[in-house]
Amino acid sequence: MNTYQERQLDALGDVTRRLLLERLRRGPLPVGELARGLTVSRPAVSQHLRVLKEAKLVRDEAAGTRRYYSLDPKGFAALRKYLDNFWGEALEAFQAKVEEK
Amino acid sequence: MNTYQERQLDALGDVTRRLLLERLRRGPLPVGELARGLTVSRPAVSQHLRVLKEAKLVRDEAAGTRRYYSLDPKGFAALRKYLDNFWGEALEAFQAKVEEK
DNA sequence: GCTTACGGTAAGTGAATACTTACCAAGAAC
DNA sequence: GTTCTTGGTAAGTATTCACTTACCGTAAGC
Repeated sequence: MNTYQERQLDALGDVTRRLLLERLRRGPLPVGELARGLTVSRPAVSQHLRVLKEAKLVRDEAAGTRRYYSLDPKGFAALRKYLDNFWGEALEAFQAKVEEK
Repeated sequence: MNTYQERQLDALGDVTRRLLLERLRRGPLPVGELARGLTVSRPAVSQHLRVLKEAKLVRDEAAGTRRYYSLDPKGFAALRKYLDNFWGEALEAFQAKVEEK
């Protein structure tokens, strides 16, 4: 399998991006709010958001001069499915083997 | 939350490491087998395995001069729980909001 | 119209990290 | 014992990638 789930895992492999996702759990936020109080600059945040967007982990919506970002449920669902598949196929059978010895 | 799940996500953010995990789905393998046919050298594989081990995604077991690596069901379960928590709390409520408008 | 706020993009820099080669230790085979 | 296999580690290099500053476009407020 070589779909965009690979991209999602790459996207999740960065602390700042994970922090952004955490902040978005409460609801949509404009970029300025997202960058507020962070140690990195706003452009850096924009770049992270692009990565997250390409990975379908967030979506964006323009509202005037602001741009609201929010979690993308579809993308997350796809990732979850991917991981569940991984676990389902390999790990349960595996766990069994481990415990039987 | 700032446990080793962070490490796990960092560990998953690399193509080669994901490939190693894929290979381990079929069962335990020694390092040589894991590195076999890969574009990177065997020491590189060893280093990746260390990262995966520190993230509790794999375990190792010595068998003579060989060392067998296998998926770590416990670590994967913890990660799954972490992600399910993330999704459970945020996304379902979120999905609802999205669909209602 | 002018100005201010918001945010994306480009170009360059710096730091993290994946990689190589060389080396060494431990066990198996003889 | 010697030799061969297996694999971890060290040191250095290279590449990726996160970051900054500077700039530009667009929409809102006046």
